[in-house]
Amino acid sequence: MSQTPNTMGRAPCCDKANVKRGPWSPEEDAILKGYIHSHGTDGNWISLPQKAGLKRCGKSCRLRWLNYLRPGIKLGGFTEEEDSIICSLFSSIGSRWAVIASKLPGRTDNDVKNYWNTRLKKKLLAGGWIPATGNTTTANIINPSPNPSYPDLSTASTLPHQIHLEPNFFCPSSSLPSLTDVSDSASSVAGANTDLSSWTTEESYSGLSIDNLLDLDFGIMYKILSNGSFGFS
DNA sequence: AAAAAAATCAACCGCTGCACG
DNA sequence: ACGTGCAGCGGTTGATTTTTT
Repeated sequence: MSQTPNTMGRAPCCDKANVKRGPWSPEEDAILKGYIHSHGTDGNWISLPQKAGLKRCGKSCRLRWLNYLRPGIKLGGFTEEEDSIICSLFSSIGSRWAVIASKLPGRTDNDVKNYWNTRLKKKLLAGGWIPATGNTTTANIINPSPNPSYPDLSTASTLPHQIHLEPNFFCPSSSLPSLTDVSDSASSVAGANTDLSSWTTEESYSGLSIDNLLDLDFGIMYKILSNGSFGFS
């Protein structure tokens, strides 16, 4: 076969004809683990498989390491607390799985995404928290069916003046971070009230844009969760 | 017990944004 | 300023396992 360099478009990340695909064997896992433990990734996944002696694509190695082999990975079922955090963050930021996973120690974006798509979504559907038809959007999970008074924010360009908090939100707060952490993260959000002692059940976010809302860190989410369910008024 | 259907989840694909020359 | 190569990410696929009929 001739080896004409491909000058049109991006070159493939690896030679697909010469890399193994499909499930990883325990032997491959051991090789990858051993190599990374002794050499690290060197910030270059593309060259890693060759150096480690693996017939795998660099992307595949990266995925395997990040999702299954790296230390601290938490396997097994999700707890009620984790369910709650996923639901609440999804309602706030949508399908940003990497961001959501970063709030769940030991969980990966792939894990959270699979869990949401296969089980949690059904759980919420069954409970009437999201509509049975149409897409699951930030707006319609924030405004679960028992609270029809909240406006549809899916196309909004600015935030309403207040986030209105209600009791009896289904999310428990037992696994959330300390108030010290909350204060630190809240202080990075322009316009946010960082005086935690002054927070009441109705916290004003007047002037914040939708982008600001997406930037709200877990601290403010904590405040919202610890006070009850929320919608917008 | 066997077949079919449904559920699960590991892995791949392709796009995006960033860093760097 | 621009092009290139990369890691990171979300969407999707498909093999495997579990449940139902």
